[in-house]
Amino acid sequence: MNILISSQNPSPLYQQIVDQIQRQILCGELAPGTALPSIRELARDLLTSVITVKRAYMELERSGLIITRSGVGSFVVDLKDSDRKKVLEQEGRLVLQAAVDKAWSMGLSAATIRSLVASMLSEKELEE
Amino acid sequence: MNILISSQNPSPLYQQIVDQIQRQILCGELAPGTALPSIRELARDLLTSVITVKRAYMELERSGLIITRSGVGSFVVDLKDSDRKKVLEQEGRLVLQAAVDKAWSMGLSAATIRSLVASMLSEKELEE
Amino acid sequence: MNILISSQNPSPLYQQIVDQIQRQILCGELAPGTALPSIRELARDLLTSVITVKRAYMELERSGLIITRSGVGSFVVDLKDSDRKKVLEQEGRLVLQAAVDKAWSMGLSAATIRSLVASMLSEKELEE
Amino acid sequence: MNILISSQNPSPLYQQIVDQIQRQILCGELAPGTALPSIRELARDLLTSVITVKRAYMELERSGLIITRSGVGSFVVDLKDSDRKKVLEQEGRLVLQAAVDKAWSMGLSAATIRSLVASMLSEKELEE
DNA sequence: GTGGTCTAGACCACA
DNA sequence: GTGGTCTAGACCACC
Repeated sequence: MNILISSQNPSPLYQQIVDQIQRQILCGELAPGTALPSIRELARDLLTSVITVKRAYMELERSGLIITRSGVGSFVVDLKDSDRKKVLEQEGRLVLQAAVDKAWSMGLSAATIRSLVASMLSEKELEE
Repeated sequence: MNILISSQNPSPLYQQIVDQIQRQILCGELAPGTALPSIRELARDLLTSVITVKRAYMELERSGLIITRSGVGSFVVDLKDSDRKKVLEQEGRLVLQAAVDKAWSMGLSAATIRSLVASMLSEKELEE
Repeated sequence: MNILISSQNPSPLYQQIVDQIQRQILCGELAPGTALPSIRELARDLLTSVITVKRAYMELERSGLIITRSGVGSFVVDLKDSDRKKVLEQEGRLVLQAAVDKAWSMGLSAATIRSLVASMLSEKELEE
Repeated sequence: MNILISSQNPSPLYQQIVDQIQRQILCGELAPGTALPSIRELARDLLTSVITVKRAYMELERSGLIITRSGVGSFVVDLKDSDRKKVLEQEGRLVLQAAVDKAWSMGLSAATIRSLVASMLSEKELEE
């Protein structure tokens, strides 16, 4: 599990865990059926409490990405590729919509927003 | 002061006030030198507490958009148009960068992000 | 708040709280807009921990029956009567379906099930 | 032994085994005196652990449906037909009573419960 | 005052 | 070993 959390990060620890596991599932890095580490194990690795990890797993289960079986462990759910792509796009849309709404309400023009985003994306592509 | 706040909105009340006053200053709706309503007056109008408005004004002062003279009141600072535009773009950049970073880290491609943003902007332009 | 919990009851404490508040909302005993007691207050009343009550409120929020505003409190959501009735029937259906399925799979005939349920209901109606 | 267990099923594995064997005994599918498969054999068939099956047999013995003779095996006890029917109805009553109690406490009317159960039973009878 | 998050322990049921 | 629940504290942001 390549997961990094930091209490410096403004978002709660459990949310950081959720975000990273969700990304790995939606990207296919975590294949369907894969067993996640037990909550105790992950808590130890991340130097955090069992409850924090449990809460993260609860959120992932609620959003239907993993399934937890009492006394057995947690497993990545079997999602169709098309579903994975749909969820991914939906999540991305939420994130971007909030930002575009805010920028727009601040009075930035569509052209400005477009060009700002374009330049950010060029940088991302160069980094790769 | 055309300000609307709602406790339904996930962002804190004081932040909603900050955002709206900042927008009005950066857009030029609030001209340099304009006196803002007193803390008590605005609190009454918004049906909120004095503390909440005070905190909003403090934030605006900290970011250099208003200046408060004790016993006199708060006033919009004198910004050059070029500065106003710069601040505006800087604020917008922050908002958008965070969202693009997040969408990118979730694994969305640059093309997908570009097209999602483009479609959101088209909607905005149609609404107008 | 007329709520009673007991650690004797096999279902978890937080679930008992959820069940009782849900019932009161769906029956209309708790009118839309009503403020629920704060988590600390209810925890004190029920001689349980803050976290247990919080978890109950979280579940109620997730199922859309209450809304929680940080620093303010939790409130009963405004549901149309028709919606209330629908949710109530849906919840009831779930409970009953599970039992009927089980009784049926045990080999009880439809007639037996019907008569058992009928006699239970007669008793309930007499009690009233 | 026609037994199917699944860790997807919310009820514990041992309970699923108990339920199915009990049903077969009470329906007469498993005649009095019949030898049950050995714990090890059944565990192998069900791809589960010996402990799980052992616990299931213990429960069945506790409720008086089977008898285990060390070193020999487990056998279906000799129940009169009238007793079988009584036990069956008693078990069914327990299951149904719990559900009716819950539905009633949620505020469903007797009429609603009656009609919900009736419609479920009609469906069951059609399926046959 | 409110809720949101987190910790470091504990006990239980299940496999 | 696993997860599920619970406790009794703590700190923080917000109102």
